[in-house]
Amino acid sequence: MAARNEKVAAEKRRLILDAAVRVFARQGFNQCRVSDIADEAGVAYGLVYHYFRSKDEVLDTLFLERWNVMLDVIRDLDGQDLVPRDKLYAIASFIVDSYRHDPELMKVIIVEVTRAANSFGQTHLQKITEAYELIAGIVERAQADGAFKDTVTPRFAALAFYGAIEQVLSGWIFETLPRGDTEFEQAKRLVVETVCRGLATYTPAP
Amino acid sequence: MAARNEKVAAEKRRLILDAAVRVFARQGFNQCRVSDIADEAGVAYGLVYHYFRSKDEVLDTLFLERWNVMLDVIRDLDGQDLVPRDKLYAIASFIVDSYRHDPELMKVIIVEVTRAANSFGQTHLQKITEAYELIAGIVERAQADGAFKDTVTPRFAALAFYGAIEQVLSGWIFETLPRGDTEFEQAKRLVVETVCRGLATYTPAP
Amino acid sequence: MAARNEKVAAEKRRLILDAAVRVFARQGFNQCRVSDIADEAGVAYGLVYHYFRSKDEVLDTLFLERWNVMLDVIRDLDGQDLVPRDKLYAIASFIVDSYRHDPELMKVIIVEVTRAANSFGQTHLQKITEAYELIAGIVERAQADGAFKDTVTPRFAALAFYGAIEQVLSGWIFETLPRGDTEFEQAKRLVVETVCRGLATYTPAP
Amino acid sequence: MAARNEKVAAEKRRLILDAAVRVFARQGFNQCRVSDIADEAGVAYGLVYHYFRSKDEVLDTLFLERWNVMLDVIRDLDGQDLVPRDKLYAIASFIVDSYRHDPELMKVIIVEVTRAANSFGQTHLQKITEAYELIAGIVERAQADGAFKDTVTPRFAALAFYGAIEQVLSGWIFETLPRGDTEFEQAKRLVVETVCRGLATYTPAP
DNA sequence: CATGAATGAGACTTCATTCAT
DNA sequence: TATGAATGAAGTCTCATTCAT
Repeated sequence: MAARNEKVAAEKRRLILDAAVRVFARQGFNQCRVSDIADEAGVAYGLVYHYFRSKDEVLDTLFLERWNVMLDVIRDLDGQDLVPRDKLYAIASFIVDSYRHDPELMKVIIVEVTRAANSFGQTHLQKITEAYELIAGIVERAQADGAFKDTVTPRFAALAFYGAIEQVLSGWIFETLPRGDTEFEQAKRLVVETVCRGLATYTPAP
Repeated sequence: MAARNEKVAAEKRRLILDAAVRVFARQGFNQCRVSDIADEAGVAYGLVYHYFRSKDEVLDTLFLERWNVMLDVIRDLDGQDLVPRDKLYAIASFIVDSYRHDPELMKVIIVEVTRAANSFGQTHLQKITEAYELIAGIVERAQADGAFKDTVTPRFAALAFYGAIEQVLSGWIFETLPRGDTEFEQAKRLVVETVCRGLATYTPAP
Repeated sequence: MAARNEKVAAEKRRLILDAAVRVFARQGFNQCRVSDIADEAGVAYGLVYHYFRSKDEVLDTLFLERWNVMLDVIRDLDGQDLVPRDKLYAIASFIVDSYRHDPELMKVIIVEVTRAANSFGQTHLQKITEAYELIAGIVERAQADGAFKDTVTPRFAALAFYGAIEQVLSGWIFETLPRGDTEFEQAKRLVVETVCRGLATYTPAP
Repeated sequence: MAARNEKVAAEKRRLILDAAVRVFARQGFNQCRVSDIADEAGVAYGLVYHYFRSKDEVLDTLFLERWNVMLDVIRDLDGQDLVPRDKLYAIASFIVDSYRHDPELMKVIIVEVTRAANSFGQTHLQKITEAYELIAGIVERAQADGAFKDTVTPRFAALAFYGAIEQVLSGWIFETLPRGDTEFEQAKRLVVETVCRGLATYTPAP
């Protein structure tokens, strides 16, 4: 009985979170009212506040749920026996596939948290930075192995890599870039190609 | 007399714009009130509405003023007789120097417009895209010349290049990255190095 | 079995009432939520509504339980063969000892009911007035006996007497007056001394 | 012009304060909405917030305006060459006349602040205590002069005196006591009579 | 008896914008 | 041009109460 209730409760909570994703993606976090979330979820206004302390906490929860999965994936990859290039490819794959699988959720995370560094992002700056650091770690070890040049600092390389992916996702999100399975696969390859081999056919050392 | 008055008026307008930069940078666009701008400028509340139709128009103006200068610079560069790599370097230089010269203004433009794609950025999506297209044009012609490989689409290359720069600026803005003249110069070189030559010492063609 | 259950039920009810005293005393009636009472009592949210029709009824019950005891005590005293001064002393004693014995309950009754004449007090105005009238009756008969002067109307004398006690209790409650066994005994004497003999060494008849 | 505007502004502020007195007196502070005040004053909702930071600040202002006048009056009286009894009479007069002159304002101050010790009163406890202390000072000096007995502590005497007056005013406010010019004058005399000469015809020293 | 999820009206406060002077 | 008082719509959050289990 209690177990049953807990399950039902968990389902309502999930119902609200899923509704929030749709509403945030459609209207934007600041442009939507809490009642929009409740309406979308088909529950009463106050129930949102039964499960979450505030509107912010709803977005918080969505972000952390997903971001932590990504951090775990990166940490896991890092431990595997792969060449650095493949590690970066796997990270790019995970992010692109996340978008393919749930574009609305990724839109919310990128637009409302990751890129909204002014307001909400500040709260999660540390969490976001953690991702950069994990990527920088991969680069650093690749440099130690001699697989990567040491002309670029690891931290900086991580920024460039993540920045490129985020920009591509932004392109899809704001529909300034064509979307589709072909494009998704191409993007994974190209971002790694660009960062690992560069655009130039030949460039003298600076 | 009329001319003199016009000049005074123009100065008041500028006073308000400059104050807005400081206030937006400090508090964020959504977190500040119109009265904060007026207070910072030392003018009356309503005067902001004498020179601007709305709070949005103030940010609008700040963004367009600067962004158009950048577009002009890129267009101008594109016409010059430089190798592609130097064109990219010049663009990176312009953006980094813009930040060095007026970090508050660049913070506002990046945080509140360029990255705030959810709300304000939408308005200027076309203007922002224009920059990508100019950069893509440079890449495209470099590929035609044989200076750049054609494994990466121009549009995509532009996103990666601009994404890397924006991410670095974000690092400075949110103070997750050290700032200073050395870092500024290093950043210019490294972003171009990364995008043109890649990180890998050697990578087989995919 | 039924009796046993009734007893258990009665105990739960008492549990809730006692918890309510602590919560009301700590947070104030309006500042606390029904769930705070339930939490303090260690029972489920809805159980409060099983025993009481509303949050108001909880306070209602606490007030009436205690106030009726006081009215009975006064009525009882009035029938005894005591000089008026000793009757007043006994009333003052009862009230002060009530506070000594259960300061939280008295705090709630005075702060949230007796003095909260704006909202809750209105409900019990008649009950509160009843106390004044009983005291006024004592004074009236004392005047008929010649023990008290008839320069002050009985009703008025009752207000002054009760007002003085309430003010002293307020002093203890809000900690603007030192508390302790000595002070409690002193207060009983002084309030009667003041009201019966006055402060002045000598005052001409007005 | 500026002076004119300031005057107009001050008048609107006063308009809101006066409306607030009527609304608070009629509905009670907690039971009225800010819009009720605005409606009563015939101004827009937001104007209340133009002149006051919050609903609380409106009540705050009303209380302090009046209470400070009273404190000044008491301080002033204290410096005059009057017998203690006349000083107490003057204080009682001032309070009773305040009620006669503006019963709604006094109702608000007593019901919502002075007696609402639970919530709002706490804020002004110090201010309220100041009044007790001034009265206690009068008693103390009267005892030093030999005009008052020293069987009752000054602080306690002040509480009894003020408590008696407050209780009488409460009686008028809640209409459990008849009101009228005769009653007002009588009250002034009787409260002083009670406190200075006592109710008893003869009482042995305790 | 007991539970606590679900409901939804209500209130404060904010602030962009307008407008009379 | 300049001022800042005035407007009022909008949105978050609270919490007493109900109800299904």
